[in-house]
Amino acid sequence: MITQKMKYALKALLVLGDEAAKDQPHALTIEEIAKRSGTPKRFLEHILLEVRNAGVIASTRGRSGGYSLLKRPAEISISELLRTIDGPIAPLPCLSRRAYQRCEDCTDEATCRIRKVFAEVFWSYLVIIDSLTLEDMLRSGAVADQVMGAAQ
Amino acid sequence: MITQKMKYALKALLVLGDEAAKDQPHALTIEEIAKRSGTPKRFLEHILLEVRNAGVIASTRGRSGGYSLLKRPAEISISELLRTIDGPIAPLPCLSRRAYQRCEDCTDEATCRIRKVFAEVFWSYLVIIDSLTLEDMLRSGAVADQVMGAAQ
DNA sequence: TAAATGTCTACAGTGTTTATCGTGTATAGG
DNA sequence: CCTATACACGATAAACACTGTAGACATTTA
Repeated sequence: MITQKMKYALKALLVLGDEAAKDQPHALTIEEIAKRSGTPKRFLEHILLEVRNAGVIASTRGRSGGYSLLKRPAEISISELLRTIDGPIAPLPCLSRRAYQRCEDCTDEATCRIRKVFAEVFWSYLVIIDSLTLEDMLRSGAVADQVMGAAQ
Repeated sequence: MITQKMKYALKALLVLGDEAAKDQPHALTIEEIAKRSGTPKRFLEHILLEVRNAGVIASTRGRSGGYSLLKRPAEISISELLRTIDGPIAPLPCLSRRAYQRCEDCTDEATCRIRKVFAEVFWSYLVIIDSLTLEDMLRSGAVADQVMGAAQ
């Protein structure tokens, strides 16, 4: 299960993606994004900060500030976002490449049967999810400009 | 990430599977399973009980009691075990068939873009993991009878 | 009947999730 | 230069999940 936080992050990116597709896109304030996506504003602050630190969106401060996409939707990876917000995707810590951790109780990784089997499943899964981008989500929508519910 | 509990359950099933493959298989006590798999005994109690209630293993009480596999390893589904121990596999509650739950904040499931995209990923993933059985894990091991570490 | 074994309920420590609040900092516009 | 507007950041807290531990009970067999 993905967390609520991840859902909020996705909704926010959908809002920003829809905005970026307009004729004259504006930077959107947290308040505006919160309103359009239906997420708690103060919580969204933290989420957008994380997404910004991941280099996916840009923020400008002060009057007329706000957030906007930093990359094209096709370059924004859903699996990267998942890793940023929810942490490692791998089913076992010893299978994660970026967040590798030895299983405490494991005496020999090379012969571990649990690791071996989950590794195969995981590689197949990675191929699928690693290819997914924000553009796929944006395109998958029916009508673009319904306030929300469509953007969910 | 799968939980520690799920890892313990798998280790226990590997122990029982290895035992069942022997010439003269015995039922194994919780204590023995705990020792062979390296899991805390009192915690393992709960886990084995859940697995038993799921119909995967059998228990006999009293003196010379213990646990043994109730089905053949090829009939024991890893994904079913995952659902039993760790709960729904689906990335969203609205995508789980057995544990379906409407997302609280969702206004229209049919047009939800998050749901739509994750559904595709999920179906592909299900095909992979639903085909996995305990036998796959047992076979994937190198030498069968190394005390543990191989059984992990 | 006693010893060995599984069953069941309760509880507790720790960490994660889901937020909210207060305050600090940058910027545009007047 | 001032101030309103916006993002930035750290602290806190309630609810829940995870990882066990403990005690009492039920069942079986020798």
